[in-house]
Amino acid sequence: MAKHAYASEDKEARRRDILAAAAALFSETRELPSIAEVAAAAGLAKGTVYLYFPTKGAIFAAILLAGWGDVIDELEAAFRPAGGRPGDKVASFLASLVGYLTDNPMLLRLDAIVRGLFERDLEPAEVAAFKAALHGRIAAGGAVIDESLGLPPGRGVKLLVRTHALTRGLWGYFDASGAGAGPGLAEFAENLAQALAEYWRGALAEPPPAPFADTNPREETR
Amino acid sequence: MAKHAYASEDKEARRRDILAAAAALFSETRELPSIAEVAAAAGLAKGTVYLYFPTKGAIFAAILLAGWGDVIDELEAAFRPAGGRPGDKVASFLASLVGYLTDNPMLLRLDAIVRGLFERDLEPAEVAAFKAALHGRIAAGGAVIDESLGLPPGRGVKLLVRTHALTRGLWGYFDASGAGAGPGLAEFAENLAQALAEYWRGALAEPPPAPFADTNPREETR
Amino acid sequence: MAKHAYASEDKEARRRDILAAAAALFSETRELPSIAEVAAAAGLAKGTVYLYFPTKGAIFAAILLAGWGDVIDELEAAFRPAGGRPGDKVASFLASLVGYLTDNPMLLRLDAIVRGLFERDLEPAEVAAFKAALHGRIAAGGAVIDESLGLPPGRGVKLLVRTHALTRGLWGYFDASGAGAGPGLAEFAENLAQALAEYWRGALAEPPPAPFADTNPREETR
Amino acid sequence: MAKHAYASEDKEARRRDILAAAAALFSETRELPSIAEVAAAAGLAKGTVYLYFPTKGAIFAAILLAGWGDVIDELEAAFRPAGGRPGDKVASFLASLVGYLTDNPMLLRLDAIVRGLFERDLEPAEVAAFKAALHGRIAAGGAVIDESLGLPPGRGVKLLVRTHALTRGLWGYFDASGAGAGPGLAEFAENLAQALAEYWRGALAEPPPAPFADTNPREETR
DNA sequence: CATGAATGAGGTTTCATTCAT
DNA sequence: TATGAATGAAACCTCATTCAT
Repeated sequence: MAKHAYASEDKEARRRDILAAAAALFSETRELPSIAEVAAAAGLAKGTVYLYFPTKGAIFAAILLAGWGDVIDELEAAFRPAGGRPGDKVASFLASLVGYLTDNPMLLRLDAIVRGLFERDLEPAEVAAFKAALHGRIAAGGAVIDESLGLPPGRGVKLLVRTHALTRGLWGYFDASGAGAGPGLAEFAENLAQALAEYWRGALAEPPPAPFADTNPREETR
Repeated sequence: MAKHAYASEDKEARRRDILAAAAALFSETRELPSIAEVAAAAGLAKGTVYLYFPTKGAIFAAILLAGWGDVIDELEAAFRPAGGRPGDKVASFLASLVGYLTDNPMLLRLDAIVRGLFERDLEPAEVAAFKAALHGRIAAGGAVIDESLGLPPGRGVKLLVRTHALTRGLWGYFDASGAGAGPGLAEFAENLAQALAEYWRGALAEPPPAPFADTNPREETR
Repeated sequence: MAKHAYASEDKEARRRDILAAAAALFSETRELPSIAEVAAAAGLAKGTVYLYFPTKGAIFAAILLAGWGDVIDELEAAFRPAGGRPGDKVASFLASLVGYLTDNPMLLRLDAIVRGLFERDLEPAEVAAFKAALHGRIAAGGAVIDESLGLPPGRGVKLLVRTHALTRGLWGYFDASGAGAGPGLAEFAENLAQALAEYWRGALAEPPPAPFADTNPREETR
Repeated sequence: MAKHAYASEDKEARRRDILAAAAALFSETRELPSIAEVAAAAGLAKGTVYLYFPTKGAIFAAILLAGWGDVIDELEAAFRPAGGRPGDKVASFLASLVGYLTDNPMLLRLDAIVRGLFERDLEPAEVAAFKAALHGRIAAGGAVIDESLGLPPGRGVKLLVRTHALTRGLWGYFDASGAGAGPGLAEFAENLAQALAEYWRGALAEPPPAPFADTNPREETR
């Protein structure tokens, strides 16, 4: 029997153990492990896992949230420093995003799989909770961008949401589903870098575009 | 027992019956129907369905492919006409894309669910086949864009792939999972319109961006 | 793979196989077998069992129904013959009831367990269906009694229901839960015989009793 | 942390708290509460409950015993008064029994559920202990009847056991499982009153019946 | 005595797919 | 070709009970 975790710091540690075990198993097998496997890897009984997470989905949603949270931490590191040209900040952020995903390709695969879980098995409330938590984290990152680039409040969130969406959407084309870092991954990284650069260039261009109109202003000024 | 379909045109018709039944069931319930339900709705026995499709995933992949194919048909209609300013063509395409998805919100939900299937249950070969077919269709659309906008060959595909990715990725934020056209759908449409306009503006801006560098040239020219 | 049962008589036979396997396992172990065990004993796969019964409870409800049905068959045999004194018919029925239960003690144990299932796990609809079926069978037996003894219609059902209730209720005191036929069983049989004789004597005595009044008319006439 | 109960009167009080909490929860939900729920309702921790009861079944067995004990108290009140005609005493007892059960329908439902527990999960020893305790209480009631009605010693117990059995057995037909006092309850009460009157009339009729013989002596004297 | 964290057995049902007819 | 009976894997979560603190 594992030691009882009475202190709340112990409990927090045990929670992290479970998440770490689950994430490690997923990285190895590229499949969602069963709860029994997670428990065994964490040195706990199955039931114990359920003391810390209400549901299997909650475990992997937490891992996902942490992963995207790390990305946003990097973003804040890129945007926070005072001074520096906006373009450099953006470029630095995008580079670190692409780098992070290249280093942690499991994040995107996990994202795709967990979204599948959401559609099939999970309670809408749980899905909504996940989306709210993720959105909250993204909103915080967006505020940093607003401040760093002098954008109107709320603009940064949209940029981030769309960056995230483009990233996740593009993954669907390149998920090699095979080895950790095949040619698919490099191709994905290159395409993502280009796509994000294109998106941010357009999003930061003046004037803020009216939908569908004036898509290519240079053409028109001629 | 249903009539035997000997002639290959009959077989094709029966194939379409199955797809129609499956799509109708999905539209009604917003969930993947079981094969038994599809068969019943098509007036066939379960085993018969497997004479026409190797796998459940294949059925819905085919539906998905058809859906995205329709989108690309619209795209070609927007870009094919000679003359017209590029900006107008793009705006027209984007407007028709958003309109189509607003009218057919099941397409995006089905996309999300089928992707989930792909990750969990399907043979990699089947997934690859789907991706290849989809990519082929997208490539054809990309060629039309290349020609219409005078872009270098291969540029249009990338634009389309990224448009598609952004669209699918953004859906994850707004899937209201509720009624056919709640506020979630309108919000999604508005955001998608903005995001796509931003992307295309950036993508068509000169010069073709080197990744991460020079993201906002106007800032720098000051 | 077991032979396919296409003809409806084959299907009926297979249904009986499953019931027989389940009943045999229960008799051996005195516990409800799992569906997996039933399937194995019947030479079928687990899923096949679910083609014939919607639910585990339905299997054992069917066995129970058959068991009580046999009891009622005996009842009808006792009451049906024309002629004979009413008292003899009743005595013959009660003797055959007690004899049957002594020979098939599993019926009462199964009854108790299945009732437990009903309270805990089963859908109310399923419980109601069982009760309706059982009551229907009892009603048929009651009609035979009405005719045989010249009772007003509906009287026989009540007698049977109360006989059944007394039987089942008494079992709770003597269920030795041990070997097939310990002293508990003999004691139960003796008590049941007495109790039923008392009940039927009272029930058939004139006049039909008003509740609570006149419980012992002989005392009062003194 | 709840106050420590050192004195044995405190312990007795705590025991009662637990029983009261469990009974209240059962009355509310009509389902056996979990131990966690009982503990919470009693203001205790889960483990503490196990200091007072060895097993979940023991808690509800105690509640059941108390319930039937109340019934027997009423019985004694009905039979104890000297004088009065036997028939009146019996009628009064039966009326108070039916009244009590109508007022406390949870007792019979709990009985059915706990019996289910007994069959499935509980140690035979625990079941035997419950049965012994219940029988002891019934035996005491039986002695009162013997004395009151001038019956041979041991006759009263049998009457009570069979009364109890008939009551519990009949419940199985009418448990509406629905609201506290639907039509099912009234129907049950009426049937029970009739059935018990019939039984007691037969049981008190002279001569003490030989099993199966002579069930309806009046017929025969003709 | 009190706590509450840890344990781990336990079994149903679904349904995509196969294959005998 | 069409049928539909047969297959069997797959994994969740609850909760009574124990035991370390």
